[in-house]
Amino acid sequence: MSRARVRPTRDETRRRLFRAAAEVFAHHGVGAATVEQIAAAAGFTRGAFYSNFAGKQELAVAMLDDHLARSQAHNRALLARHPDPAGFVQALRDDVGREDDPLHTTPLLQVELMLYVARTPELRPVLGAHLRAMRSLVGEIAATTVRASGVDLPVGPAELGTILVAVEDGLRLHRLIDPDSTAPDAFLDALEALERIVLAARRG
Amino acid sequence: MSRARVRPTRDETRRRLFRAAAEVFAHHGVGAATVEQIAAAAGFTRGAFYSNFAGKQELAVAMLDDHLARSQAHNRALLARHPDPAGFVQALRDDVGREDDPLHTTPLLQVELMLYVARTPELRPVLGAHLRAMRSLVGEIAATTVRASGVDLPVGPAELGTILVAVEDGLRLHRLIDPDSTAPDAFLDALEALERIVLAARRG
DNA sequence: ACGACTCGATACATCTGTGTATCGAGTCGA
DNA sequence: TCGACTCGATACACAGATGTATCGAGTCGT
Repeated sequence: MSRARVRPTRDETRRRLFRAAAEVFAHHGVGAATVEQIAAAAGFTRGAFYSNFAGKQELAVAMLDDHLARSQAHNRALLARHPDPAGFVQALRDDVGREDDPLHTTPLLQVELMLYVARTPELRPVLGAHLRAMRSLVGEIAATTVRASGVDLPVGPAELGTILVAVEDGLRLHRLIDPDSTAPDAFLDALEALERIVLAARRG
Repeated sequence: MSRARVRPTRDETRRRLFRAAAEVFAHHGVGAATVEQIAAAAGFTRGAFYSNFAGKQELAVAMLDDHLARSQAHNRALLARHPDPAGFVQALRDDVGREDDPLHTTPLLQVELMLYVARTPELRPVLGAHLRAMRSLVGEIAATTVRASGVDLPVGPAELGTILVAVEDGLRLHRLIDPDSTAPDAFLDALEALERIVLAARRG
């Protein structure tokens, strides 16, 4: 047997820096975070950092890409396992806080990254495309559910998706400010409330 | 006649620093903004800044307080002028981008400040209280409107307010990322869509 | 108009962060 | 096992920000 590694793999180092950056970004904000803090949190010096990334900005971009890729993969997988909308929503509920993507479990970081993108024009199309895809996905699922329940809704899937994704992100933001009045699954509660409203149209 | 002022009033200086800070915060983020940038943007040196504020943090807090006070006063005034919900919403629509509060016209700054509060625990109660007040106000207005249209809604004013305020802030956030797909008055469009859904229950 | 006070400008000491160049221990292939 | 290469640590030069102490022109009251 060979003796244990002393120096971590390059990938291992990158991953540790990544994870550390997530924490530091969430805690101090992307703008206020320093390379020193990130490297230290990962148990390295700045030397290791600059050996892996060109700078804070590049890392932030890499982090965003990584998050979007994971998020999309996650959604696809979930949708494949639960093609029926009811099961899909239930799966979402089971899923709260269970993901291992650090961005998924750290709403503060998610919003922080959105803000970072907002003030970095060349990054906006990336996240913008993701936003539209989310709206469209959510809108289709919701419209299907509604149709299946025998209601003829006076709004299209696009509008529906826009509203629902806005509720999700809005509540995410509100939870950061006032966790006591905004539960982690507040979005799912809101979904149910909206469902009740829509179903009221059927009973009429 | 006395000759024109050379040195601005203290209040004038404070106000100029305030306005400049709003721009700098919006452009660079609260975390990344520097006292030097703020002072320069206001046409002063750092000396003037430190003569008026203890530091960046204190200014951020003052700005938040100012915004909340203005926002509440604005809402009260609008509500006094338009006690009927329909007129109130119309007034909101006329109002888009017409306010002089820099925070009201700079959504990026609004979100930035929310995030700043989110990571400053001792500030959260302030904004948290404001959030709850908004939910309650909006929820009451909405519930009244709905009731007036003869619909018996299966959700309370509290839930309604939570959802509506979330939609508003969510769309604000989305507009930062993808302005093309999210108009400035997207929230009012969403309101109308939700109104249509609710009214569908009446026709049954 | 003059004296006391105010308040922004200037200068200074200090600290923190950045990016790069270099070094040397760790790792891997032959 | 030995040599070439890799990659994180260290050191350095530099840039920029912070906060304070001091100065002096501007302002106001009498």
